Amino acid sequence: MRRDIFQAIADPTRRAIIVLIALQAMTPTAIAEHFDTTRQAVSKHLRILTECELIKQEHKGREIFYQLEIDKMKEIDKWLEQFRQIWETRFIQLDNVLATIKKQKK
Amino acid sequence: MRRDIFQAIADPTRRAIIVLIALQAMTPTAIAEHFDTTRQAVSKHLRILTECELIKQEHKGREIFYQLEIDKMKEIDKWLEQFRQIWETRFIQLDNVLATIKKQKK
DNA sequence: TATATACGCAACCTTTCGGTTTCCAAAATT
DNA sequence: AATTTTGGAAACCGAAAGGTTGCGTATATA
Repeated sequence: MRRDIFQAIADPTRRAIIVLIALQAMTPTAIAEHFDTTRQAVSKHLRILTECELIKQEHKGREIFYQLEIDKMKEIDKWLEQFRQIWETRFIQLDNVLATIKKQKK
Repeated sequence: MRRDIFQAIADPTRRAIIVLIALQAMTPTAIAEHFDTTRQAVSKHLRILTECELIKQEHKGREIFYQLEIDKMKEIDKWLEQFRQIWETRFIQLDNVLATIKKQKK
């Protein structure tokens, strides 16, 4: 099984679910209404998202509300960090190029 | 076929390749030496990464150097943006809670 | 208590994924 | 010119993904 967060967000439906419940918790049935699939298919996606702890459940009677674990999303951000350093460096380099051009114009 | 960047980074080997060539361009053979698979398997990953424009080629004689298209990585960052807003809000809320506690102590 | 609703689980099916092996073409070396 | 090196393409394979249908169970409602 062995889920990881990158595999979880690879599926477009799962990404949409994440966005959907980001602001407020929702039940599987309510979520499924937003997509062109069965409730069971959505349920499967929710299971995968739960397995990698991207979402959590909150039972309320016979309903289960799924809520985004926003902190887990930061792990993606964390991975991006190493590249952010690179693209900022490139930006600085571009900045220097522009500065040089400006200098030459004088 | 229809590749997208999220599917591309879902595979751990592809993520490792991305990190590997982030700082300097490399040939398929050189990349493959870092992994426990065949060159052909790496070649397939490179094809997928190329298809979604995460990397680009630079021919040099009979060698092909693959280089990261750092700008494309920003698309992931862009998607995260909507959540960043949420987790910053939560942080502010937590901040308020802490401030309230501090106040009560006085 | 009988019925309706919410939901997960299991079985099944088709498509995709990631890997291997085999082969071919182009460039470099001898 | 013959050989070696680099690397992509195709055929094939087992495993996993994503979907569906059918079923069982717990809670709510009549």
